[in-house]
This record gives sequence, structure tokens and C-alpha cells, in this order.
Amino acid sequence: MGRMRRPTMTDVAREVGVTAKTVSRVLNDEGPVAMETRERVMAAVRKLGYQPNLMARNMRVGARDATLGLVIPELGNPFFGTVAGGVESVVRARGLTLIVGSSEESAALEQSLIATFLARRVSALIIVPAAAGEHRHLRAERMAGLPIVFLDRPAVGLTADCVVSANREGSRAGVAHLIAHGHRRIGFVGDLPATLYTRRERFQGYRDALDAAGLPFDRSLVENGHDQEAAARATARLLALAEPPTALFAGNNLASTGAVVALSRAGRKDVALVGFDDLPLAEALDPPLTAVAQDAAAVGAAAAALVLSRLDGDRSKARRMTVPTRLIIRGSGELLPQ
Amino acid sequence: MGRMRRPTMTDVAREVGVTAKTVSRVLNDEGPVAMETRERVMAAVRKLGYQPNLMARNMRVGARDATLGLVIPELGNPFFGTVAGGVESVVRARGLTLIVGSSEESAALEQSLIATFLARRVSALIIVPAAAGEHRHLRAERMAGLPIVFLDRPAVGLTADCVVSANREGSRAGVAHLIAHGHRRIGFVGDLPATLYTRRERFQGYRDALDAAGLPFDRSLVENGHDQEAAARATARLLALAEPPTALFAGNNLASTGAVVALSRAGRKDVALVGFDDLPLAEALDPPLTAVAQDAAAVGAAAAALVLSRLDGDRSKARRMTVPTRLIIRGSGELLPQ
DNA sequence: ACAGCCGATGTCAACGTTGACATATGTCAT
DNA sequence: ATGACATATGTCAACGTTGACATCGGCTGT
Repeated sequence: MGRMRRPTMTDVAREVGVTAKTVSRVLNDEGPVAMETRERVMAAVRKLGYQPNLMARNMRVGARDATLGLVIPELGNPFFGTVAGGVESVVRARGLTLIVGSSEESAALEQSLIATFLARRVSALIIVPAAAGEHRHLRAERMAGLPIVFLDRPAVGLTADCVVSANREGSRAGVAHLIAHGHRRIGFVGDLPATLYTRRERFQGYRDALDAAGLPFDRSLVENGHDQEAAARATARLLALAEPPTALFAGNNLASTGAVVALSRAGRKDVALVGFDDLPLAEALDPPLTAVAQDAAAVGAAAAALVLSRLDGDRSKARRMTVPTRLIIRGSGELLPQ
Repeated sequence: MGRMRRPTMTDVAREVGVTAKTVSRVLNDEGPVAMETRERVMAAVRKLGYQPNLMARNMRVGARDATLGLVIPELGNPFFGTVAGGVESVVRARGLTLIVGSSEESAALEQSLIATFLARRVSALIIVPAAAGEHRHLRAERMAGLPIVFLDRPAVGLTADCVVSANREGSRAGVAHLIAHGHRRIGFVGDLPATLYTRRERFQGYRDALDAAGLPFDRSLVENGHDQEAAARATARLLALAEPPTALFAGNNLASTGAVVALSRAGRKDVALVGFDDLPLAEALDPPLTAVAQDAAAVGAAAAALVLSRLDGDRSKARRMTVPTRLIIRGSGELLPQ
């Protein structure tokens, strides 16, 4: 229970009968130290349970903390979890620590998280911007040389590195797939807010495919919802139309899940569906889900790699990387229009 | 491009023509400061883009960093993602920052992550132990008053706070449900390694249910696999037995997913299934999945709340909290034995 | 008019660590 | 014996911030 002071380098030094500096040398493998001294220091370290104070070290060394800040919109969303996993594995291989914070899609929370990270003097930032985020305030940091990479969604009001999926192209391919199977009325179940970058891009891909096929765009075939249940309701609205769609395109993982659930509730196995984002249970659904798969871990890893190259001194101009998507054909997209 | 020095409090002070201490007072709303001075300081802060250095502050204040370390086994697993989300929301409400690290189920990595967190002087630790983790090394920290809460799985070799789901009881209820529908040969698809706490508990619940019903335990009905694909293979092995089970109990979310996939691949809609952990698509499956749902966010939130109470000085002895599970009946568990 | 007090600010040291530089031995070649 | 040099360690200040205490003018009440 004794809330005692944590031992410092000086405590270790006193125990051994040397100076803190000598202990520092031992711990950092720096400069010449007599073998015997080294051993006695190590023994004292173990005995006292000494652990270096990284805050003090970083402050003295002046440098930034060997820490990388990651801001994501929702920890609970498996897509972002997987992205974070991809970032983490690359970052760890480099001996850096990852600090993760969740902005809950709130621009204000995002700013305050970023401020916290900056106050901690992180070495770099990876940001999945919140829907209404705005990043002019980071201009000074970028000028000062702090590596900042945006992930999944580009920065707003700031030129910076960015890694995104091939949203528009993937979406276009998915919708074209439905059109190729004869569908002419294709519903779009999108994310909210509709201004969200990925939602806009994927919607554009949807329009692209319609245009390429010479199909008219029908505004009433577009519905939105941010979470699974809202997406299910959005899907139900589409199914209830006077002239309902014969096929659906879902704009993200939650929308896909919601659409599948809504179709199931309505007992409609005849409606074709292609989802952006693959789902773990895709192949077990009836019909199995055809999906535009994005590689979340790869996106995260690419962003992390980009950050590391910046840390290594790469000063070239801001780069945008696009990670390709892959259409996985399983059945739900191949249903013919009834 | 100019990698210039970041402004310090002293820079701000010089700009205004006061002392660093005065700036400090303004920024911390402490002591009396003339209105005019306050405004000039704030103006200088904005002009220079000053941001306080938390590392320096924490060091001086001696106290620990206003940061909480969370160690989870896998960032990509939605269960842990949701847990982390639950922790984060409670922690944020308190103005603390969450540092998340992933141990990849490696005891060594877990130890090194914990060491990093300790070196950063986090205010508290929440740990989801890796499968083979061992925590004697944290005894000194606990004695020194550092709040440490274990989550989902208890500590090994250390008496400490712990928040877990009602694994054994939930599992027993799930299996009892299958037995109530007439099943006598019930397969168990478990996690790996089999020594994993949750796997052991849930397996015990399975045995409990069998025993209570006077059913024999058949070792050949137990198969394991850690990820979704391995679980699918494990399930396939069970289905291929000479005397195959008429029902399955899956011991976690990945096992459930894998079991569903394997049943689907085998075209076996006649095999009953109850999964531990609910799945987002549960209701859309055919048959809909009956599941023992655990509230991952609540588990995370409970652990965070426990940590906060410790930070607030609660010195009572180590507590173990059990979060109840809920059996959600949907159909897959109600299939009758063929 | 003077003690006493309050408001506004300053001075100094310390948190734990390490970089720059200094010191004290011992070894070796000349 | 002497200087040159390497090895092993020590001294001191500084990183950016804040706690403890000091200072200084003006205002209050008597």
C-alpha cells in the first residue's frame, strides 16, 4: 500500500556508489564502463526495480517522443480496428509506440485529440478525419516538419500525404457488375453525412457506372444511414418504393450489413446486392454476398510506411496513394432482375 | 520546411514582456493575473502557435502522466475493438488520454508494451492478458499504488482487479438450451490455446451443462481453432466424424463465424448452433443465429470505471466483477436433432 | 499616517535525464 | 622519466514547466 517514490537513476547510482551519469552510460550502452561496474549497476537496477523515465529522457534529448499518434473515428468499427492493426504492426516493427484515440466522428473531439497528441510531442500523426473535420490548423505543424498522413479520407484545407482506397473505381466496378446482369434500377445505400469523403467518392462511382451504361439517375433510389440499423431502415424504404430497385449497392461495411439484414427481414432473396467492404460472413449468407473488398490492414500499413519514410527524412512533396479494391463475386450480385 | 524550434513558454513570455511563470499562470488559470496581461499572453500564444509541453509539465508536477495504458491482444478483432471503445468513452469523459497497444497474443510483446507504458508513467493500466501472459512482474507496481485492472481474462500470478464476462454461466446456459431441444451429441468449437482463460471457462460451462443433464462427455466432440478459418476447419472435422454431433457450441466470435461458414459450405442447415458472442449478421443467417451475447462495450466501460475509482483513492481489496451475458434465441439453437 | 492586506508579478530551484567537458588513473612508446 | 593516450568516472548545466516564496505598489480601515 506504501505509495512510495519510484526509484530514479540517482537512487540506483547511490545504491552502487557511483554517479547517475555512470548509470546512464550503462543503461544506454554508451561510453566505456568497467565490466564490474556495469554488473553492479544492473544488479541494483533489478534490485530496486528501476525503470527509466521516458518523459524526462525525451525532454532532455529534446527530440520528440518515440510515439506515433493515430486518430480514428470509431474504435468499435471493425474496419477502423483493422486499419489500426495494420498501422500498429508496421509501427511496432520500428520500435515506436502507437497512441490511439477515437474522435467519435466529431470534429471538435478530433481537434482536441490532436492537440493532446501534439502536447505529448508525438513524432508523427496518422489521422482518419472525422466527417466534418477541418485541418487548416495543422499547417504550422506540417511546416515545422511533423509528418502527418491522412488515412481513408483526405485532409480538408491542407495539402498533406494521404492513403485511400480506390473508392470511386471500386464502386463503379461493383455497380457495373450489377448492370452487366441486367439491372436498370439500382438502389444506393450510403453513409451519413452524405458529405463524407468516402460516401461522396463511392456515390460518384455509382453515378459513373450508371452514366457509362446510359442509365438514368433516379434520386429516389438513394437512401442513407450511418449505423447498421439506420442502413437497414434505409434499405427498407427503398424496398417499399412504388417502383422498387431490383438491385442494391451498399456503400460501406455497416451499410452492407444493414442491407443484408433488411433484405432478410423482408424475406427478399430476389434482390441483388453488392456491398462495398467484404464481411466475414459474406460467403455464408443466402445468397452469398458479392462485395468490393478493400484491404483495411494494407491501407493502415501503407500509411504507416509513408509516415516512417517521412521520419527518415523523405522531404518530397505530398503524395496520395490509392490502394486498389477487389470485386469478390459470390452470388448476391449475380441475381437477375425479376 | 524550416524545422524550427517549437516555441516554449519562455518564448511567449519574452514576446509579451513578462516571465514564464506569468504565462504559466494564465494557461493554468491559477493565481491572480491582470486582465490585460492575460489577453496579451493569449494573443502571443496564438501568434506563436505555442503548445504546452506535457512531458515537461508532467515531469515537474512529478505526478504520473494523465494517460491510461490499454493492452489488448488484437486490434483487428472487433470484440477487442468494441472493448477498447467502451474503455475510451469512460476514460475520455475524465479527461484522460488512452494509449492502446496490441500484444498480438504474445506474452513477450505484452511485457514490452507494459514496460513502455510504465516508462511513460501512465496513471493506470488496463490489460487484456495475452494467452500465455504472466504478471508477477507487476507486483511492485501494484504495491506502489498503480491502478491495474485486468479485462476479459484475469491476471496470472497476481491478485488484482478484474472484469470478466459470465463465461462459464453463459456457456452453460447456451449448451443447456441445445440440450433442452433434445440434443445429446453437442460439439464444442473452442479457441486456441486451450489454456486460454475464456476458453477454459466456456468449456467448463459446456461440461457443466452436460453433467447437469447426465450426458456423457465425448472428447472427440471437441475441436479448436483460433481464427475464423481454423474454426471452420475444426467444425468441418466435427461434421466428418463417424458419429457426428447434431448440435454445435462455438466458444467465441471467430469460432462462431467459422462454424457458420463451415456449416454453410457443407450445406448443413440441419445442425443446431449456439455461438458465444453475438454477430452483427446473426439475424440474417439461415437459420438465424442463436447466441450468448456479451456486452463488450460494457465490459470495457466497467473496467475503466473501476480504474477511475482506484485513481480516486479507492484502496479496498482487489475486486472481481462479472458482467452477465444474455442468451438471444433466434432459431439456429432450436433446430431439433435429426 | 501606518499597519495590514490584496493583487500582480518575479525569482529560484527542482523534476529525471543526458550532452559537453573535466578529471583521475594506468599503459605504453620514446 | 616524460608525454601521449585510452579507460573509467565525475561535474555541471540544461531541457520546459511549476511550486514555494519573495517583492512591490496601492488600497483599506482606523
